[in-house]
Amino acid sequence: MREGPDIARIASLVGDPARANMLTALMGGTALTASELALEAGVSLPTASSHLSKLMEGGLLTLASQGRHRYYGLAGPQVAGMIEAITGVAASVGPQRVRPGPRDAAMRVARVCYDHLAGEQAVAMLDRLVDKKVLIRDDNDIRLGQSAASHFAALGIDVESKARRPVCRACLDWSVRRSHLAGTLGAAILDKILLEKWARREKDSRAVVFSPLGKQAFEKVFLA
Amino acid sequence: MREGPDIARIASLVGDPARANMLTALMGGTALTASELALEAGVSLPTASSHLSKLMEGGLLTLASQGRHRYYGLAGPQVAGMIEAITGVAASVGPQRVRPGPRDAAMRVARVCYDHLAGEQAVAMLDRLVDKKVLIRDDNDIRLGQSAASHFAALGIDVESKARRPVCRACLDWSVRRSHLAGTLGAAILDKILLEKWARREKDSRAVVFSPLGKQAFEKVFLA
DNA sequence: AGAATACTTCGATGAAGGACGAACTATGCG
DNA sequence: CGCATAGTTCGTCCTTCATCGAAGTATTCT
Repeated sequence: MREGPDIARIASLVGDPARANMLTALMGGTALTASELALEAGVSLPTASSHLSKLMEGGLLTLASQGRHRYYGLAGPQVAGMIEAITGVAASVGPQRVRPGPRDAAMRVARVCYDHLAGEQAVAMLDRLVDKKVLIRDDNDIRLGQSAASHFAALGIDVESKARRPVCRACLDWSVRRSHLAGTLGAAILDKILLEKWARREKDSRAVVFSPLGKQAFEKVFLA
Repeated sequence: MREGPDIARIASLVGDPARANMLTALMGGTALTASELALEAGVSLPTASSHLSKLMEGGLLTLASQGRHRYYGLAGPQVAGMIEAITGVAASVGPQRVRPGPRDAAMRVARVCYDHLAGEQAVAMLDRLVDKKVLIRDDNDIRLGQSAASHFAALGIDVESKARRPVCRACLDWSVRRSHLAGTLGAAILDKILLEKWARREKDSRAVVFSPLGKQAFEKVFLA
């Protein structure tokens, strides 16, 4: 009846809770082993293995075998973008099954979203960059302002786009319900934050924890 | 186990073939009745009705009742964007169950994608606009060039973004496997094409058919 | 080699949900 | 009012697929 790509096939892969949890976990940007993903999804190892082979077959994941460990990761930015888009819709239409408990307070403040920073800090950063006209924003569309090149060069970040991805992009933050910065620039900023050791990634979590001094440095540079 | 929006719920709504066909049909931009959608999805009326109420409950559709007709349409640009993202992934990973038969030759040349033009013509147009530096492109990120405002003003199109949507955006074309122009600018250009009667929409299809004179005019303006 | 860890495959079970026909409601037309 | 068209609701059938335990393969450790 219909022509074109088989969108139901892809969507139904994401449409299972266990697989959706795995994909969400992989939005953390680092590849995870089958056991870790089983834990994350709350299913047994055999079940997880079955899901993983389906996701592989569907082309949503990549696999890197290292000895007896098999590391699964998102197949690429396009897949990550799709997950973001679905998350965005779910966040805006969904009757929130959210309970912003103290448990994930750290997640609300700052966390990793595939390869860039998300959470309150990230939202505040984007707001400030737009205020200072370093970035210029039309809702979901973000582009570089006049001063962007020099502003980021001073931080050792090259804004010239060499990669096959947008430099800037808005990514809806599910915890704050406002956008933060994605794209190569967002990824470069997260790199910088971790490289300078302003913050470290919490083990087994997407949370990003700033050190007291790191927080000062970050705020001086991005929120001043 | 996991917090945040219920992405599996949304994805599983799209993950059923019948519903996916309906949503794809609605990417045509015009609202359709329950019977039309049933036909499009290849299911009986009761089945379609059941699917439609699920999609409504999920917040993916809007409903406008007119007499005994009930017109269903996509809930908004965010939902359309999600469908695009899924379609993009499906097109790039999928082993194409495509048979580019002569039947949809017209679709390959030009068709509607929610509210903008897609197909070979649209891809060629974007290429040309980038060549002429009217638009500047970093892969999926597209922004206005210096000459954009005057260029489009001459066509009666205002590029200032008033709406809550990006002005320009790249949208992956499943038939050509390259990008065409979406966003408010893409929508405005399609409006212009239809308003000037350079082309008309094929009945019961997303295909857009240019008249001989209209094709000349379009090519003169956008492909010269 | 033998044992332990990491993961997959197999087989059986069970629940979720997609399908349609028949009956019901609502709007329009003569 | 009676008939036709548009759509929904109900009940039932039936397929699909997620789940897990048990057994099998692969890799590393000692």
